[in-house]
Amino acid sequence: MTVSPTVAPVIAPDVEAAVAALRDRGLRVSAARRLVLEALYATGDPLTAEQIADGLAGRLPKSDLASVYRNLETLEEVGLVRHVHLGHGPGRYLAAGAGSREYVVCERCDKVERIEDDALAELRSVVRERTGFTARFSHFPIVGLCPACATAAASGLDEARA
Amino acid sequence: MTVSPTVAPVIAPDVEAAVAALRDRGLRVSAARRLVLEALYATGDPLTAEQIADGLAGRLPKSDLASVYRNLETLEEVGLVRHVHLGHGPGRYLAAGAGSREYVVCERCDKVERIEDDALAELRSVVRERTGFTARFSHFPIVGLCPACATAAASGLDEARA
DNA sequence: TTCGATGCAAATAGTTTGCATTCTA
DNA sequence: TAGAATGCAAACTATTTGCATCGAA
Repeated sequence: MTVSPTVAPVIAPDVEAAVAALRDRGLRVSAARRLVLEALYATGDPLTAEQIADGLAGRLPKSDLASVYRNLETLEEVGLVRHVHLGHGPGRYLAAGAGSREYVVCERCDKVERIEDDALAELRSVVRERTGFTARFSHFPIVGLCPACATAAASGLDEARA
Repeated sequence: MTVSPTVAPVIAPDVEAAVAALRDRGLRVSAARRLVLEALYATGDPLTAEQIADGLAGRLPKSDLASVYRNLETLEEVGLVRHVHLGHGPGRYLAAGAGSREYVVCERCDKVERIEDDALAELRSVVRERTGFTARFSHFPIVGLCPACATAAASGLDEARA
């Protein structure tokens, strides 16, 4: 499977709810596992495994990178976590079930913006009508040019290649 | 830059035209470089660097993987080649300027389908209206469920998790 | 007290880089 | 024949795995 299928998201508003969901499923709640959840719930931004292992630059205790990856995998199987690829580089993880968080990113300036729910709904309906697919937009962002970079590109300020 | 910006595609209908475009820019045409172009023009499907280095499973001479990567980079800078990420795993390269080749992929069965030009145009206009971004859809596919997998998912044949 | 989870180290996949050599223009 | 491109090896980034030990239930 080249794109890991999205599992039904488990709605857990905070770390304690997420922990409860784990116990429900007979999974253990170790310090390392809880730390991954705490990192993810501490910020709205998608985090790399390394940021989590580093304890968010000192805000939380550090943990082992391999364990972080293993925990992210487990949490993703459960539906508490999902990951996105916003570009090249490491994948980024976020708490699932915290509302939609789908992105557009600018390929020139790397600006990342969330797509509003109603815009998403309209895009989904166009994709369904025209391709038959039920689009998720949840693993990869829509890539393009932000308004500023599009303007710059149009006025030829770009491509200043020799 | 997390997503390499798309360079204006150079339209080259065949290997000879591509080779001419290279000479135009003062770039040399070595055997290895020509081989990369031949592999890309030999098929409509996006190829991995490894498939190219392997000579398309024997159809072409083999070449060095590092050189393939270097040539793909050069060709991409020129605008003769671009690459996509259809999921996890290696990037896939294709001749640019051979018409649009943007994809929807099914996250359950990995089916890959091209998006029609008019569907693409409609999606772009929705993205522009709703987000202000000029979407390219050319680096990552739209991920979702194909009709068959969507039906399966809806009838609960999926998620047969214990 | 058991077996799931950890932490370290080593392996793997994909891609990039250094450098002496080769070959195109 | 200059210097761009090659081919091999080594480095690097992101991620996964093996295994002895630890600790949550």
